[in-house]
Amino acid sequence: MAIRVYNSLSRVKEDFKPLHEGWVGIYVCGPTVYDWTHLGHARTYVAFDAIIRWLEYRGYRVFYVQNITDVGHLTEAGEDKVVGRALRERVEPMALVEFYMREYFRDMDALGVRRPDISPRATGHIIDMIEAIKQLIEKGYAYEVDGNVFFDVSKFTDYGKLSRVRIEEMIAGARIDVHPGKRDPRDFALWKKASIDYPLKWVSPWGYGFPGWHIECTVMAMKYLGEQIDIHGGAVDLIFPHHENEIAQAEALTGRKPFVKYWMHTGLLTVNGEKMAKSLGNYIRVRDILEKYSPAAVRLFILSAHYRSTLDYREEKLNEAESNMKRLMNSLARIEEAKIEKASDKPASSEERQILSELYRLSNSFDESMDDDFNTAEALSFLFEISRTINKLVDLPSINKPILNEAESILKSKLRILGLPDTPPRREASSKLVEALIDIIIDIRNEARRRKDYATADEIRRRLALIGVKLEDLPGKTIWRIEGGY
RNA sequence: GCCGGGGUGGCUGAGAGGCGUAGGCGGCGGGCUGCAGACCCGCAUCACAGGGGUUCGAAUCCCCUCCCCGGCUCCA
Repeated sequence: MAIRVYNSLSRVKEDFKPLHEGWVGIYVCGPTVYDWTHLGHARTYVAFDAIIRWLEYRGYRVFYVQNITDVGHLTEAGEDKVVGRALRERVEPMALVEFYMREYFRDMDALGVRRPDISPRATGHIIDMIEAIKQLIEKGYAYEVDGNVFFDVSKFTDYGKLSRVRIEEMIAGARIDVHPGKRDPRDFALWKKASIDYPLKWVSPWGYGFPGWHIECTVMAMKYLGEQIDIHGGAVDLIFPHHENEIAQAEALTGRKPFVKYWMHTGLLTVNGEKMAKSLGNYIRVRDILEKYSPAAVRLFILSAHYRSTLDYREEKLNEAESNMKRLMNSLARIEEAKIEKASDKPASSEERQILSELYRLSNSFDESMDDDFNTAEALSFLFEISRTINKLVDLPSINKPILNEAESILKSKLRILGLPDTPPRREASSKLVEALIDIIIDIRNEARRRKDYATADEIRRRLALIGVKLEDLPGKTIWRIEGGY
């Protein structure tokens, strides 16, 4: 069955057919590395990570490019974000970039986001950008004014096709930067002039300067993925002007349309219903949230809503995600325990066969949800049902070994696809020695229970819980688990 | 003003004409338990913003109204 993808350009779900059979080129707009990674970034990159994992699961060879913006991204006041921050902190701009870029990767690694195949930096592609700008001037789509180069929006008739911004109405917008040299207020900068003492500048045919923000993505996307690419993604707030301008630049440059076959946009993250904004003081850094919640829970929280809908951050939801994660890990742990204690070579009973076919049905439903525009929220509902069905299976007194293995591989495969841990914490966090020690403690406690010395038994359980070891008394035996740790 | 996205049971959050009254959390009841937890089963006046319409059938399509959020050269 074909994957369906919602295309922001057409505003409908389309059957996914890459430009080249079996190969998918995807470009996602990366962060401007002048500050800490926040939860909004995480939302977008976790979502695309799940999308890419699914495409690969469906047999595509995926080539993933995500840029690192380290120059050219201006604030409303017209200041380069990297340069401005570096000047205030009295550090070399590239040192600032290096620091936040490493922290960005660290945060993404923690969240289980796989690294792109290429993470091109804008500053490493100045030559390519200058070349592109030269060509745009030659083709009549751009013009130079006193060391600045602007894209002439009036020359590109398709302008506005992605954002549906009506070019005539833009003039009414109050926030348009009216650079004195612009022929038209709607034109945007490809190259910005820099003074001789400016810290981040390059030589160009138009003198010292630095590139505009939009041209970097166009140039790097085309350099590594070709003149036409399958998927280009980012959050919805990039649709205008960033992606609109990218289309204008790319299609003006190559004359080939469309530049991007499928535009995919993730919804924004809000905090307690409000937009996350520095001015509101409600920025949530990834590193801060990871001090309170496990990476897997943060990831599960993100995937619990569809990637296109607005995701509202609230403490309760993270707590919920945390307990949901435990629920999934419990199933996994129970399978492992069952493999050791209940696996049987006897032929499967009709009840076991019924459970297995139920698992297959749920597994297919999961896949169908993911095929339908990567609906992780719906897929998760089937994952929880898989978990519950498995719990029923492992409650049986003895279990057919192949069925048990099959159940385990279904659960693990779904977890991996979503980028969630597929190993219960016990294995990771313990050693043979620890396991043996805990077994001794459990034996002593059970001896106390036999004597009906419940005070001692409860005290042992309480103290172990304090160090993260949870005991569970089941009929006939006691098992233990490590809390969290995933 | 223009362009988008929404309003679903106590809370979240899928569903976009019938094909599962999704799922999770919380609550209540039961099972298993010395207790707890985990796990399983069950329950919750008409759940679909309001009003019209189309249809054999509407949360889902159409029209009108109300409300919320976002974009409109800072944003992932």
